[in-house]
Amino acid sequence: MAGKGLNTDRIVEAAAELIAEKGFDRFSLRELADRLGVKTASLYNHISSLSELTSNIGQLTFERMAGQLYSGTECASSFDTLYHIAIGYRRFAKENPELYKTIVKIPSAGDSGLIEKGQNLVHSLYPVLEACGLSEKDIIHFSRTIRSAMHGFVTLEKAGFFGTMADADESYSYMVETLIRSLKNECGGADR
Amino acid sequence: MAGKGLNTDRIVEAAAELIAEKGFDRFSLRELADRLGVKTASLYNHISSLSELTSNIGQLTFERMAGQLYSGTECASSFDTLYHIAIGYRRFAKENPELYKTIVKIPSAGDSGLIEKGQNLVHSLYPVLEACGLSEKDIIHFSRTIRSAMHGFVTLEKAGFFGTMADADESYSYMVETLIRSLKNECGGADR
DNA sequence: TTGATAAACTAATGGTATTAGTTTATAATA
DNA sequence: TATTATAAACTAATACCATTAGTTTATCAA
Repeated sequence: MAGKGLNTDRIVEAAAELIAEKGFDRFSLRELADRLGVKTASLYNHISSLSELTSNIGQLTFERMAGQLYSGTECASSFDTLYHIAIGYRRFAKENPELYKTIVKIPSAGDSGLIEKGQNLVHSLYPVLEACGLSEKDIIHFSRTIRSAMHGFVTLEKAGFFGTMADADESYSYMVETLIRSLKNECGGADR
Repeated sequence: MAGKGLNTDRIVEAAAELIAEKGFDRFSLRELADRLGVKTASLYNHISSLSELTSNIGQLTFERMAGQLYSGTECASSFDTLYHIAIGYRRFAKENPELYKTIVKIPSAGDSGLIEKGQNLVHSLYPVLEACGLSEKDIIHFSRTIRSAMHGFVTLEKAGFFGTMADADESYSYMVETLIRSLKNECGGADR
């Protein structure tokens, strides 16, 4: 019994599927191994630890997210593109709540692979912001701002911190539109 | 050996201390019990589960945070107050990184105690925003916006997602000032 | 002094990730 | 074709973890 076609990629994908189904905190290597028709210890021939596996799933999640965010949909203006991306960000987080958790799993600091994939996601914003005439520094500042806002919003919303006082969709639009408006003011309303 | 003066509050405070020292993910009931001079099982006479304990620590953290954010420091304008609060928010998160994690521990949805304490923290923003002349709905929207931005920023920063391309302090100021500026535009620059 | 109670205890259960050492089947080589 | 090396599976054990059941013990009230 040596060789069932198992490899790291298949493990990562199966783990992502299992997390999506059962929830991030109810995930275990035992159940993953069961699903792959193998004993728990055998996984260690392909992965080095649970935290490394979690990181790989986070990276996969970033890739899928980037794929969804930047697919098709040419927009009339850079601002519309930005709006489109922001809406897509929240949609992905809502559609993949458990997977989303893996991208900010507690000790991601020092996890260069995960961080790089995260950078890739946000780097795609740069051309859009450059087209608005922002300085190099302000591009960084603004992308950190909107990224923080988006991530914070979906996290707090999911955690139940927004009550019923106002519709969350409306709040999200308000937030994104506020940030885009500030951008328009910054570059004097110019586009392209 | 019945009665060492142990109670829920002492347990919660000791646990908060332990988490601050050892880190949220390296926390265990065994070590907590050790520190309290008691066996692990004995803790269950005062708490009902680990997750309930974690929630209590989160609530304590919210209270401490609120205490630091709204202490003294009368500001010249509502906008200055807002700025002051935002700066304090990040300072607290940086000074108490491990405790900060407890306020958004994964399954906080449905944890009414924790959510209420979180509401208390943000409710204190309302008078400030009201003084700016915002509508009832916009007060909710804006407070969700700035809260998302603050929480997202400190989370992503701690996780290492901001590189070295720009100073994080500068980015945070940029973010907060951008939001406050949008508020000024909203209410026509009026204050008080 | 007796009795109730709250808070400690011991001991066990079932779960977790992880490691060491062993077997086995496949793939490459002689 | 026979041999050997290797990768990938296995078994078994370790050291944690939270939690529960049942038991003892000390204090406080009747």
